[in-house]
Amino acid sequence: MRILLVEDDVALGEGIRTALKPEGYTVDWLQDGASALHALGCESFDLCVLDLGLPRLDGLEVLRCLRTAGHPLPVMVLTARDATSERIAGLDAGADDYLVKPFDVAELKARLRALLRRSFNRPQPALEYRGICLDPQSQAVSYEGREVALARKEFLLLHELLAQPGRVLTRDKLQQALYGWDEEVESNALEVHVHHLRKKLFPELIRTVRGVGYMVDKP
Amino acid sequence: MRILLVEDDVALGEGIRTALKPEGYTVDWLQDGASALHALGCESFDLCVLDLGLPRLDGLEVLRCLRTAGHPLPVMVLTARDATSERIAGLDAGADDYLVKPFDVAELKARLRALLRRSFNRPQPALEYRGICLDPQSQAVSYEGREVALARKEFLLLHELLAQPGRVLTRDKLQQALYGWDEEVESNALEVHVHHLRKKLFPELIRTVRGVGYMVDKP
DNA sequence: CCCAGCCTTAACAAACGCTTAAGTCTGTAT
DNA sequence: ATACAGACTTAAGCGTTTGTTAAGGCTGGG
Repeated sequence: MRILLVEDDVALGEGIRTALKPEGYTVDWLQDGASALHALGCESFDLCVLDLGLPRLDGLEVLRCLRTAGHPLPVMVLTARDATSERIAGLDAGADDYLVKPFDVAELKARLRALLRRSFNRPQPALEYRGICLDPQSQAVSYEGREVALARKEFLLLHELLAQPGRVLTRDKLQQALYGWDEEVESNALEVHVHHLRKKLFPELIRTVRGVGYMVDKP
Repeated sequence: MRILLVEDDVALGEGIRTALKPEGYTVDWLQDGASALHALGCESFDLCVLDLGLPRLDGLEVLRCLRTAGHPLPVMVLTARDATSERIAGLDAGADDYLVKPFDVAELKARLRALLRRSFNRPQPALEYRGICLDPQSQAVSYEGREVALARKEFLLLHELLAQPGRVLTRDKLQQALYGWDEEVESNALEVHVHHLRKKLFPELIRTVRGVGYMVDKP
């Protein structure tokens, strides 16, 4: 689950990001409106947490552009001002939910969950593949009926792979799913995770495509 | 996937190139605007990464010429200055995306991918030819129903040939598809790869055109 | 019949990925 | 706070695959 966080306040941004990470989200964080708009155009996210008071391009403006372009992405707006007019403007511009600062992080999490649930309003179908069942809701995986305990990165990796069987996912693409685009990893961590998955499930599950990446065969 | 990189800073150029190579891109690197414009006119690329501050002919100028000539090539602009006016000028001149230095290589990769995805938004259909099926999605090749394991260069070569049946591809063109134009190969490697393909599939598949190159007959 | 160009083969070198184990970090319970 | 456990990353060694090179044989056109 990939989230774009747009927040210029460094302390708050860091706070939100660290709060969200353990939930299993991959958080990419930008600090101004222009970059955000740009990133939204180029990359794909599942959700955006958007502060309104931003340098270079106001959050409201970003939101309006996004909606004008017909982008359906769920957006959670953060606003420091609790002036009613502000909020109304936000919702008018196409926000799906808003939160007034200061807020409780727990509430943010809860609302994000709700938002995601609503937006993927089908209850996020569990992925099934050759005896493996992966449920995004509960972040649980089972193999032939028995629970398999996966670590967070392992889960993300498996999710990514199972979501597109029959396609090679480049190393890079996978790394992006596990890490944001900062925090790049400088080692063979990916290989290690793959190894762990193969061990916990079964080795043939993940096929390596030499020089390119990994894939799961079509069912 | 062939990329033209135009960057006068040697360290940066080298960095980008080595970062991009493992992604499977073939990177050709030039260091001034005039050569770049020339190469763009003569050779065919899938994408161009263009620095703006260039000797002999400014990047903006290159871009403008390219667009004036009606060239649709996706261009990623790099700029040291983050002056808004610069960026706007870049986008106006026909850039498809821009990145402000210093940037994270991971971000560059991500954006290039996005750019390519956008420009080639056709989902890369599988090629079929006389019992051979080559699927770019899964990077798999089969012959008469059975999987054939191809190495990376072999795959690239076959892809290139099957993409244009009935046309002779010069040795040179093929080498460029497999290697960039530096890193040129000084031996008969190409012949060897052709040989391997003929062995793994069937010998008549690839016809040699003496003194010129190779081809695959029209279906 | 000769030669350049191409094919074939085999040996070597390099790249790549797998595995393991040790280190580092994080969150949690004491 | 401290210590611990689990998660994650790093690093090194190893085996395998892939790619390059070179040498010698073959072949078709002059």
